[in-house]
Amino acid sequence: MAKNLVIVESPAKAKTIAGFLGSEYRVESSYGHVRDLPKKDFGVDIEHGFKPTYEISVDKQKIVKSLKTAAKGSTIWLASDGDREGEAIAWHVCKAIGVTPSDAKRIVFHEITKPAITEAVAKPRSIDMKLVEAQQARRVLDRLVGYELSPVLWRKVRTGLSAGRVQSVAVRLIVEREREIKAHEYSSFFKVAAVFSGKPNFPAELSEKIKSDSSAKDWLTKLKGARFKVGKVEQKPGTRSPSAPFTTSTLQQEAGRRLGYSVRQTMIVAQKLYEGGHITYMRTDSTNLSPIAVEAAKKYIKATYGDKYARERHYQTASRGAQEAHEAIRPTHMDRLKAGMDHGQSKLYELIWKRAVASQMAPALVQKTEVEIDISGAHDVFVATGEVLDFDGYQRVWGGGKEDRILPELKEGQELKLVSASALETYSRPPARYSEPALVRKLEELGIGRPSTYAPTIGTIQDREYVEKKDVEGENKEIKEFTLEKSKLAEKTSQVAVGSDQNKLVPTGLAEIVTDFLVKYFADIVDYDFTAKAEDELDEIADGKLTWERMLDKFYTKFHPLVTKSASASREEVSQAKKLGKDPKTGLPVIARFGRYGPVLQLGKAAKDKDDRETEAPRFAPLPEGTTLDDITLKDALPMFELPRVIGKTKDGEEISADIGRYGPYVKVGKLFVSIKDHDPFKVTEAEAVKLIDAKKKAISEKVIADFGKLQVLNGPYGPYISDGKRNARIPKEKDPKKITEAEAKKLLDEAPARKSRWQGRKKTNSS
DNA sequence: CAGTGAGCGAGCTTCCGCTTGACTT
Repeated sequence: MAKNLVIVESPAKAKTIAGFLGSEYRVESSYGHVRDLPKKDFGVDIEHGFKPTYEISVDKQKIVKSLKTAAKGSTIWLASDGDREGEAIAWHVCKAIGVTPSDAKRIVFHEITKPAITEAVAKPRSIDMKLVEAQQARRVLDRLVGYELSPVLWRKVRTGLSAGRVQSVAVRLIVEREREIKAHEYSSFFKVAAVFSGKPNFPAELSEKIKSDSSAKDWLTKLKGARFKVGKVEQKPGTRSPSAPFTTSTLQQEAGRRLGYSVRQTMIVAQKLYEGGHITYMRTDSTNLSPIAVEAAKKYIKATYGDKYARERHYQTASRGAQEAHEAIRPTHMDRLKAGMDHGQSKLYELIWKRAVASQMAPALVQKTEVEIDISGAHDVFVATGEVLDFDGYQRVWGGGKEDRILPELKEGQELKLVSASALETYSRPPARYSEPALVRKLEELGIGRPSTYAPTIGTIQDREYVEKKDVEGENKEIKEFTLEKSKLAEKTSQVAVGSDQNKLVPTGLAEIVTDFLVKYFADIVDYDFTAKAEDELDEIADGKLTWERMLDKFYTKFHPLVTKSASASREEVSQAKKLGKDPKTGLPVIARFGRYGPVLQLGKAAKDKDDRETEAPRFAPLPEGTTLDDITLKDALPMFELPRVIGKTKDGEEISADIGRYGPYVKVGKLFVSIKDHDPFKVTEAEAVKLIDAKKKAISEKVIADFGKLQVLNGPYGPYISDGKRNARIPKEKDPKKITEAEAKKLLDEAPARKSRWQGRKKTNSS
């Protein structure tokens, strides 16, 4: 048995380190946190100094057991990350495996190299309990917020909902952005552009934007007779510098933009590259590169592109609350241009490699030329710009250098000839909807959430149905374009969609209601600065200037009364019930509100309590197609309560009724439902219904092609198939479904591909 | 994708941060 046990957080790291330390050292991984507050109980004793109860997480029982065995008779070295969570992991590991924390040696290394590790091992310290306490304060705070707020939502809005310090702010950002977009008033202006003759011909734009179509037209008329002369010519050099190497957030942004990856996809692919030993750790907020990496980059750049392309750079980490436990994301070997097992991995690796190498390269040098062109009889000028790349620098690797825009030689006072001109109507743009990476970027900017939680948070707010990732159709607008060519003025109108969007995060009605409720009753919690302020206090705890009990007490004495107060909010208020008017038949009020299952119409009031026998139970109905809670009127709503509607009887005297269900309109006889997609449930006649019902009955009778007891050959909406009740299998085209034997059917079912597991699919449960 | 049509009860749900699991011979 080895005399020393080194415990790190990740198994990939363990493997590497084991190679650097001798046989005296055994290196194992804790796989992150091993203990946590219980999932089911509150786990915090508020009465007694917020004392937390910890238990070994279910998925870590085995790991803890094996660490315990390995620890026997060994010196324990705790080598978790050098941040708040890492310190807490070290402490929790001790507690979990029965080692007195003060007996263990705590080490931290900032890069995984032999010298760095040897140095760390030579200078161990003990666990920093102040830092551990700061982590516990963070953990308890999140539990208090999450487990007191969520149940309020279960009672007021919908069962199973959730709220928390991070997710509720993420949802709020999206809700508020959508409202800004809705409030945006489109205005249009005209961009006037011209092409002048020269070698080569070149474009220029009018310095002023034109507001109305009549003045746009006037302008072109004026240009028709005008003379043009070169005015001020300005030339100045410019530089462009590379960006810092990737952090989790910037990698997600760039992979989203360039490769179209979702945040989750990016992380899965990066994890594989990390496990393969191709890149450094992918969950980081640091832009720092180790001296070894900087050196390797320099060597590679000089050898490949020449000395003048190399430029050593050190980047400051910009994000608030960064903990800098790791390096930036970079290739483990700076001179390895390609890595990865498949196309997806190769593309992401290439991106990481380029960004890291480019970050150590010289800036690109450009020459910018700006030329003003005077118009006779006008105040405004045309402006032509040219740009020539003198030295590509980092763009040699990273790319991104636009093509040169070359202007002909132009001298002040020189006369110019107009080739053509145009005035194109353009609409002002509303604020941009968040894409997944853009939301991550915003959260990071606000210091909310950590690199390891960005992807899961985005998943959670979608799972809870607060947010949908989707395409949004824009508004159709008419645009005018005037052109002047060969002295002929022409006018054209066309349609364009403005404000359309693809793959963006859009809030649901549920998100709006929950956000409005939280903002009204828990303004401080969903405040964009809440986390930043909490972080300041956590730092004070780590510095020994504040105790964690005191911090939590201060927070809770303010927070808990808000929870109590929110109980008085009525469901109707929270669900933003809208009174539409009174039903003329019954005199009962008709309201539209957000119900447990989405938007709903309600006729009559809910009983005050369970024993209230005076009040008749209210009736519910869905909103008619095409209406929303915002625009529904009493007139639209009333017919919905006419359903279900009795429309007649079958030959056997059974009643036929029509209604609208989850999947559209249907007619019903006894227990048989028949979809009536093309008919209006308010108008469908008895004769039409009977016809549809007979057709459905016939289809059902023809459904079973062959019956082998357990196995059946059935006729489905997508053609014949085999089913055993659980699994289904399609039948090959060349086979006659009527002639299939039981053995053949069984074989086909066994060979049927397993249900397609969708790569992007998330589990509805919170297991990931 | 294999075909659906709730709303009661009881008992359940939930947070944020670390990390990667996997049934056997």
